[in-house]
Amino acid sequence: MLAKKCLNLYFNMMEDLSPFLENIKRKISLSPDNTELLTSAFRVVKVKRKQMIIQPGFVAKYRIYVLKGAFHSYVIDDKGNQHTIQFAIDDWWLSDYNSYVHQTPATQFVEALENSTVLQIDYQTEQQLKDANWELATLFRLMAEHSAAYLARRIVSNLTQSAEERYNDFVGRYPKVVQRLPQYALASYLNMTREFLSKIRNDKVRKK
Amino acid sequence: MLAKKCLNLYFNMMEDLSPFLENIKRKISLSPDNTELLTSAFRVVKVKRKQMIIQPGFVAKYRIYVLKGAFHSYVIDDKGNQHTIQFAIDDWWLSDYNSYVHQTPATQFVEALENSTVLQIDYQTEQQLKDANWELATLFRLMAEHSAAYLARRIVSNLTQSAEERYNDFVGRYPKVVQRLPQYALASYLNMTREFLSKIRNDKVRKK
DNA sequence: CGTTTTTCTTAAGATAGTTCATCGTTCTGC
DNA sequence: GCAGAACGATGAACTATCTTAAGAAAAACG
Repeated sequence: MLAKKCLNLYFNMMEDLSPFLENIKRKISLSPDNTELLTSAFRVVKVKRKQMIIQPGFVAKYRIYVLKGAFHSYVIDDKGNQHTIQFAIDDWWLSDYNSYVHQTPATQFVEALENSTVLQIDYQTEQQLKDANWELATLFRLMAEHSAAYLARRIVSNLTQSAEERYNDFVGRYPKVVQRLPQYALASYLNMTREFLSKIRNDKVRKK
Repeated sequence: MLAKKCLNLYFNMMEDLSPFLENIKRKISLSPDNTELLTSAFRVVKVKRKQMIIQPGFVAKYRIYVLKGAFHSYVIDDKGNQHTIQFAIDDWWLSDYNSYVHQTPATQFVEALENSTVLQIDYQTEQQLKDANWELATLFRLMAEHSAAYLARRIVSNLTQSAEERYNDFVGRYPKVVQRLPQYALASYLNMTREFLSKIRNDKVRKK
């Protein structure tokens, strides 16, 4: 266990973890010891473009933080259509939450859209941290609460906005993300076809 | 503080809390002391049909557990259309999560569909419990994780299923809920008009 | 109860969004 | 730097779902 911890530290030293630490600090202020404990529970992993890190049928073993890169998670429906469920670029968290939280087989693919570097923590390690340490348990609780609030906002947006409004909203909110995503992934995230998204974008240009 | 606690106990004794305790037990096994601590943090409240317990513009002060009754939460969009975001009948939890978690003004109405009895805990009391008590903090973390997983499943369903599939799915999953809801609320929850839901139901009958 | 209000059904016309098929463009891996 | 694959744009035909409107049924409430 100590050996593993040291090994992780060694690997983690190769990467700049400051964005990760900043991200955590925005949620909770950890003691130096706990920061250290948390950091050494994660492993740096390099992922090649198009590589899957979660696949349907397998239990999602990791919670993932993207240090650098881009991912999307998607499902394939009965008719073979791909539907993007989540994105994540630098500084975002990602998993198949339903699978990870309940440790049941995943229904989503999680695929790298670029060559990426991530931090991952496995389920059991996370449980141990939460069982052993108050501050870290609080951190993970805050993350879950924020996720739930975020997902609730997304449901509202899906229920109340038209395709064009959803697109404008997304562009306004995450302009940097839009530029790094393939349009087909964004279209399906926004619950429309790629063709229709293309039309929306084009109508906008013409209006100007 | 002690007085308030005794008062709550007194009120709570008037109601059968066993479904609530069962609901908690399914998530985590609490010590008798903590069960007692948790229970006395909630207040029993009676709510009349059509009464609002959360309204846009006001911060959602309470997390709510429905002992008996039915609620829906909804937003009103720019065109004046009502969109149901959540339901809750006996034994379900409910709030405007985004407002409650971040303590920002709500965007949702939460309205009783029947005369109901609920348990409510206010934000500050919940924070105190979580700060003071490991087991209770864990309980609230599990609740948040389960909410997030549930919301994620709902997003997937909205992205991948047709109106008719969403309806069939819901009926299969929550047959008891369907019977207690007005159709207009269910329709907007499933992201369709009441007229279209009516058509779907009717087409089904004819096919038989 | 009977009346008033709310909810549900039906149907025709309208539209947002899809499907399909094609073509030009841009990546990507070697 | 090239060949092949992946991606994006476009237009025409199509369809799932919405809108509007009006009557029927059901529920609420004095």
